[in-house]
Formats: sequence, C-alpha cells, structure tokens
Amino acid sequence: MSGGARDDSLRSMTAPTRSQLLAEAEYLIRRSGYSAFSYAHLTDKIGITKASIHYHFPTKQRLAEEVVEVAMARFAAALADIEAGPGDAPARLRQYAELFLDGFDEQLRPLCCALSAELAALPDSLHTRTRAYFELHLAWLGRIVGAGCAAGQLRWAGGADALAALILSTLEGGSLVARAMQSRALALDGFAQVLALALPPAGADA
Amino acid sequence: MSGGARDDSLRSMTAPTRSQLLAEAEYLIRRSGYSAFSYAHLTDKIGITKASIHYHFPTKQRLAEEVVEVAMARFAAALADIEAGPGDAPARLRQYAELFLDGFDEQLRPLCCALSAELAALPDSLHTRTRAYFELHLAWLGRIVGAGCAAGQLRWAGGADALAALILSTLEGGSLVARAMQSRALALDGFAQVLALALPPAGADA
DNA sequence: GCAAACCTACCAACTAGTAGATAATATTCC
DNA sequence: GGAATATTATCTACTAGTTGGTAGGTTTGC
Repeated sequence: MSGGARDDSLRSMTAPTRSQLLAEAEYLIRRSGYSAFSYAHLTDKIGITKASIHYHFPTKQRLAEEVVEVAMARFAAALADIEAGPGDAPARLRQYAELFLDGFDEQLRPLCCALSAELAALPDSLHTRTRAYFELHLAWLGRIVGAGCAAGQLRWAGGADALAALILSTLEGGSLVARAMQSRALALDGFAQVLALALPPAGADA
Repeated sequence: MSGGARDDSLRSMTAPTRSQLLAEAEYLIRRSGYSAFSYAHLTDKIGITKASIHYHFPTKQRLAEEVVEVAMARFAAALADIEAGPGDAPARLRQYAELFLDGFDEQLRPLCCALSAELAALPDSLHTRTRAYFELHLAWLGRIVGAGCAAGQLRWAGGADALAALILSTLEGGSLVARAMQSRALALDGFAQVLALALPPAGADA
C-alpha cells in the first residue's frame, strides 16, 4: 500500500481479461484522455497482444463506449446506494463529492470531465454517452437537492436544479484546477463553500 | 461570413506564418487537446508543408509551449484592460466570465481547461505552464475580489481568495458541462449564481 | 551573397485494425 | 463413453496510414 505502488482498485488482477481491459482503458482515458491512449498501452498492462484485445473489443471506439457504459452503471449504483443509505441531503451531497473525487490521488479525472474536454476528438457515439453521463449527475443531484429543500435541510434561492448544476460545475472545475495546482484540498473547496451556503442557519429549526 | 463558416478571430489570414501556426495550434488544442492535434492538421489549414512547420517550431512540444505563452500573455493583457477600465468589481468579474467563455460557440475549451484535462499526456514543460496559467487566473481574481470586498461591492464569508477559487472552478466546470450538454447558458449559470450571492443586499449602502 | 522561408523526400516508430493458425475447452451426436 | 464439432481466447505476422522529426536542396527578397 505504501511507497510508489499505485492503487489497483480499478484493475483487479484476477478478473477475466475483458474486465481487466475495461478497467485499464478507463484508467488510461481518465488519466490521459481518449486520444492519448492506445491498444499498445493496454498490452503493456494486461499482458496479451493487440490482436487479442481486438478480439474482445473490435474497435477502440467500441471499447471506449463500453468503458463509459460500465463506468456509468457503476456510478449510478453508487449514487443509488447513497440515496438509499442513511443521512440527510447535505450528508449525501458530501458523499457524492467524495465519490466524484475518487481517483484524484492517482491523477485521474472524472470520466465525464476527461471526455468533455476533448469532445471534438471523439466519435459521435461518445458524445451521446458523455452527455448522458452528465445528465445522470444532474438528475440525481436535482433529486437529492430537491428533497433536501423540501425537508428544510437545504435552502437555495435559485431552486434545486440551479444548485444541482452549480454543485456539478464546481466539482468538475475543482478537479481540473486542483489537478494542475496539485492540491487535493482545492478540488473540494468550492463544493464545500457552496454547500455551506446552502445549509439553513444553525439551529433554525429542530 | 454567414453560413457554416467559422469565426477566424484567432486565425488571421494575413498574419505571418508563425502567428498563423500559433493561432491554429491553439485552436486545435482547445478543441481537441494536445494529443489529438498534429502537424498534419496544421498543414491542412495553413497551407505549408510539415517540414516548414518544423522550421518555425522544431518540436510539437515547443510549439505547444509557445501557444500557452502567447495565450497567457494575451489573456493577461485582457485582464489588465478590464482592471484598468471602468466599472466596479462585480462588473469586472462579469467581463472576466465573458472572456473566459470566449470561443465557446466554436466549441473551444479554455486553454488551461483543455490542458489540465490531459495533464498526464503532456510533457513536463506544459505542466508548469498550465499551472502558471491557473495561477494567473487566481491571482487576478483574488485581487479584483479583494478590492471589491474592501470597497463594499462584494462580501464573502470565506474571504477573497476563497471566492476567487470558487469563481474559477465554477467557470471551468461550467464550460465543460455546458459543452457536453450543448447549452451556453449552463456555462455561465454557476458563475452568475455565485456572483449574485456575493453582491451585498440591494440598497445596503449608497 | 546571404539568410529567411519554404520545398521534396525520406525515416523510424507508432496507430488501429486484419488474416489466419493454434491451442484449450465445451457441446453435440452416436 | 468417445468421436466429431464448435467455441473461446489467444497467438504470429501482417497491412495501410499517421506520427513527430530530419536531411538537404530550392526559392525569394534584401
């Protein structure tokens, strides 16, 4: 765990080849982007030849599509867990923010962030999926914030959807700024400020 | 000018080759990223051969370095103009936000955003410059916000630097989210909300 | 004459992707 | 049960095109 060895949480050593490929591709895309990663990089990590990767994923585009689909499903499940779990809306948003920053220490961008930044270099099928990924974020945030407002745990002048969009933008931007500035604190700082503003004054009810 | 022709504000037709190359390279990097752009793409647009581009810029890395330097200088000058011009701090921040979104309609990311998203794929010399670019943003914002607070035009619980970082994150993230969602309004929405919160209550003094 | 700016023609390395062979493992038919 | 047949997952060897970059010659304007 210590030392320079990187965390392999995304890349199980025992998973079948296909899953390993998806995990490693996601890692590379989130680190360097779609354009910068290649099948050759995958062979280095997985230990099978390029031709064998093409057996599992006929094209790079198809591989990337599946990376997004798998990541989205995993993310949706994590959001559902948060929503089903204990805690009020502010607590759920804090969990969301932590989830959002997952991989930051491995220099990983959120997948949607990495893809959106080079959208013009991506095939159309990935535009659609990138957008869908963002919509998943916004829909969930809108729901949580909306419930929080209704329950008096949050208050926001512009309405739930406006706060949802602000939270997403803040985290998305924070992860970019913080990466370049090499400061994890910076990544959550904006979110924390916004959340603090959205909390009702201490002891307002109860 | 009408129809699908794209705006050539960044890419003067009459400028000397070198400037044209820098402008077109910036355009390509901001649209698709460093990894996805190549000298071949430049030859298409500029009309000289790949070898001739190497005459002006010996390596792709060097070209990109200069792109960032030129863009940063241009940006710094624009910020200085805003600072020297009329208007209070909120007005200056609105001008900054507009400047930040410059090129959005051409599907251009802010340069620092494009670079930070694929930092792991960039040579070290561009890490430094990306960071410096962000620092320029933060320093200017910190100064403007600080002056605005001192003058009673802005108020922010966390202090000027915190608001500066929040504004930057919000715009940076907004430009990513808005691009994927194809909504210019979304790009400025978060910023507008934050600025509204930072304005002192109407008629507080005067 | 000279230097800046450009060219043709190349290079080695890398890109995504294909063809076809080969093991090992299932599945089916008798 | 055992032979015949698919299927799965991998390999070697290849293609055509692109990448960043170089060597060396030519044009152009002072």
